[in-house]
Amino acid sequence: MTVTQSEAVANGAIATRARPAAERTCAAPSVHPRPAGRDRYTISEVAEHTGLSAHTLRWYERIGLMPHVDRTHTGQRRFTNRDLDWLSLVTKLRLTGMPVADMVRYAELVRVGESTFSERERLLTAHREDVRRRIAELQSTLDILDYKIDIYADARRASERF
Amino acid sequence: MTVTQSEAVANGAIATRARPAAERTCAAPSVHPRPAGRDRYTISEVAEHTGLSAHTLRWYERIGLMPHVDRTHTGQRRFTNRDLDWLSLVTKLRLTGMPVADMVRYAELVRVGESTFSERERLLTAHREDVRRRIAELQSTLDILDYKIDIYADARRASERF
DNA sequence: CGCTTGCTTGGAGTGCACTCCAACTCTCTA
DNA sequence: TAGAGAGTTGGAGTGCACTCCAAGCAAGCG
Repeated sequence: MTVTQSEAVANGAIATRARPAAERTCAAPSVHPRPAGRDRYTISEVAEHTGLSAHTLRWYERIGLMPHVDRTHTGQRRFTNRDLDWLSLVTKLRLTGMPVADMVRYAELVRVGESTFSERERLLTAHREDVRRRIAELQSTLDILDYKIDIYADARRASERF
Repeated sequence: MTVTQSEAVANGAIATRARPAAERTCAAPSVHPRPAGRDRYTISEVAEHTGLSAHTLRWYERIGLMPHVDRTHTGQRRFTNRDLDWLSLVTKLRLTGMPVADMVRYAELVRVGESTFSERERLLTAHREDVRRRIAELQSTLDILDYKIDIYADARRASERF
């Protein structure tokens, strides 16, 4: 369920090389385009948009992973485009296995303001190293999988020849 | 703790491109070289060797993730080189996020014998797709991280100039 | 012989990241 | 104004993958 977004991401197949800088954006292009001119979304709209459940969105807020979310006079949440941008970063980081605790830490730093730039840089740099490690790891497993699958495929082809 | 092995893997930095086939081996070169001529290891030796805890090794056996492990006359486990090979595959698959349940399924198929080749092929192929998806995902997050880190680094350099 | 070290077991406990529940309020449409 | 449907809360429950515990056995050493 949480993985919905990743499938869209993967459509570009194995594109492992870094894309040119011009193509990089902060808020990743999302599956459900944002209705223009709106800036107040209900929790279920955001759930639909991000692929996260309403439960999870409330939980994220409870644990301090969201900046302050607006409320109507009766206490219902109204998310803004800024919130969607933030969630898009958060889901990205989540998909790459950053622990929720680390993301909460990052969110706290963002709340504090510019004085935390260098610590934020450190945090993200550490995570980037982690992601690079994981890519290398996955790549090496891919080689093993190729090898094993080849063996099974060869066996199948051999048995099909008769 | 379980990640010990991955760090060795990552030493080759970002090497995301597929390596030549000649370099691919089934049993990955391990951190602790196997003492030659031995073929009976205690659980703690195997723990040391694989980076898994003795607890985890016992648990793997309990849930059916290990082929039958030899015992001494007093009931202590003695692992063989074959077991180490198997564990090296298992840890690889684990590090790439294959669920334990799927690995148990695979282990069952291996136990049954050659008649399950095609299903094993299917299982591994599905996982390979998964791994490819994940690599693409990680890569796209890497781009976002680069972008964000650049911003923080620029801010830092700007403030350092005075 | 006593002590330490290492192994055995089933079952209970842990940490993470949700996920759901009960009981309630609010909004909207007929 | 009634009723459906969507929202609210704190707290409990779930699933995964370990991780630990208690109680006990076995081998080696001084």
